[in-house]
Amino acid sequence: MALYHRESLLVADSPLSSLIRKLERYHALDAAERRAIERLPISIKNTRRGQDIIREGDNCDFVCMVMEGFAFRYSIVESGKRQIMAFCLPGDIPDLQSMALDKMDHTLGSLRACTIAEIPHKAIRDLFEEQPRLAEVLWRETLIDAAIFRKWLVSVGRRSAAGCIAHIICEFVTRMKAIGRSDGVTCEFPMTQTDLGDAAALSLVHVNRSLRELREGRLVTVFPNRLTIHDWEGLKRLAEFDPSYLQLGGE
Amino acid sequence: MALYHRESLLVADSPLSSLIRKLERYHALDAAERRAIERLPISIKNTRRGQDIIREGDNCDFVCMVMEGFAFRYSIVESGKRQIMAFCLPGDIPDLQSMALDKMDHTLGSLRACTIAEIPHKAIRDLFEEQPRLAEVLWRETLIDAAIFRKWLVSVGRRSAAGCIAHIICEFVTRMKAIGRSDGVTCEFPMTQTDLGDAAALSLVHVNRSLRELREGRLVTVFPNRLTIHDWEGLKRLAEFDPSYLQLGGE
DNA sequence: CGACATTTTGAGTCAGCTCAATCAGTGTGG
DNA sequence: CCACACTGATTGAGCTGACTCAAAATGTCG
Repeated sequence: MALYHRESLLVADSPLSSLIRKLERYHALDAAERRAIERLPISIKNTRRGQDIIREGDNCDFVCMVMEGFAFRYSIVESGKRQIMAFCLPGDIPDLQSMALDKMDHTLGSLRACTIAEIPHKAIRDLFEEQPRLAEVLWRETLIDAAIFRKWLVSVGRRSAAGCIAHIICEFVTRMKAIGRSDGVTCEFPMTQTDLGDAAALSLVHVNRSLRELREGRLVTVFPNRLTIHDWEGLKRLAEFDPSYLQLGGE
Repeated sequence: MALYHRESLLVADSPLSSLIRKLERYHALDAAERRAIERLPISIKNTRRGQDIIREGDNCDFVCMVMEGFAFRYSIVESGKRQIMAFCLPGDIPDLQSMALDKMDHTLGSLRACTIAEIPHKAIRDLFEEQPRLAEVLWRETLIDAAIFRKWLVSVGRRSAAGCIAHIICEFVTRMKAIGRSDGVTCEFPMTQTDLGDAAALSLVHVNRSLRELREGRLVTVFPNRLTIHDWEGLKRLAEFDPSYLQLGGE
């Protein structure tokens, strides 16, 4: 701890700092709003890779925020095949919808060991009453999630295997950059090829071949656990990636 | 008009009646809430089949409600292939997200001739301020939309051609029943086989063969413009359809 | 009735699948 | 420090569900 620069310490101090940073990307929070978030009662839970955080059919009275690590949304169909619908990064609240909907229609799993903050629905409801502006900002995040689902649907349905994988990679790097975990060229990559296949609705073998294609085309290299982009424009072109749906501003 | 029963007339009187009926499914509206909706300033627009209502990239200052007819969300990728992401039924507001997001990430088209009510963003914002409960109910609809996108992603990615088409049919009939336009056995079916293919990410030829399979299996018959279910349980089983994500209650 | 949209069927092709091995990296107990 | 177990990546080979091309049949509407 003592090794850290003072500014990092300030940020790291609050368990919900990644949430605050994320919300501030859209709208600077005032002191009262920030304090209201910091005062949220949370209970911290750690999960291991592969462990489910919330299951399809569950009906919780709290929401989960990913503090550290990576989670993902998925369903398994009767044939045993798994479809991954989204990756969740630090600062994300993947089940905010549970505030309004009956029960989970999909499962939330851990892609890597995660630190999860559980926040009671009631506390969120009180927060929204006290700071209506925060309700707006948080609901907006669920709309961005929906836009991401739509883009995935287009990718899975209508793009080539390599194009679909490229789109997933483009989106991931862009989101990682937005939370300060990538310089846009290289970043941590928490998914195995099996995970990537279940996200792109492809078999493991075909993912492997498509990744080789991307590597040999000098577009991107996916080492286990790390990803390096050689040709961002080429990758974007192949993926037909337009980041505006992520609502990150700029670009 | 004179042919209609008085009750139908009452319902048909307000242009936003299909919206009111939809919202009441979840939460009975009081007189003030209903009046606030009825007072919304709207401008009515008619579209023909195939005509776009809002285009990808557009940035409007109003939202569209489908009063009559059927709309659909879609994108076209560079190869020329089209992916349909959702069908919109009377009472739906498919672009409510435009209140919070920058620009459309997909296009809204007319599946059949539509009557669209355009409602200014400002009027909706005022409505939300005056009747915060309505904001909650409307935002909830966007969460249901997101659940629908997730189910489609699973279908397109991981189900067989027949299973995916069956899921689309199950969902459509269930939603039609909820707005009083199906008895659960038969209903109007506004999509061509080409449309169905672009929704399920299948070719026209393969859709045709899969529909024959469904017909020969005595599950469902899709006439042009009309659909008849022979074996609801069998169809549900093939589609692995569980309607709870539509949040219609009951069942 | 003619023009056009939609459905149906046949036939050959291919992107992506499954099965089956092999190889590499990592962690663990002795 | 090494043998073993395990997870994940890579490659080969043959298969198949879904595709494309092509044409005919049917339905719809001015």
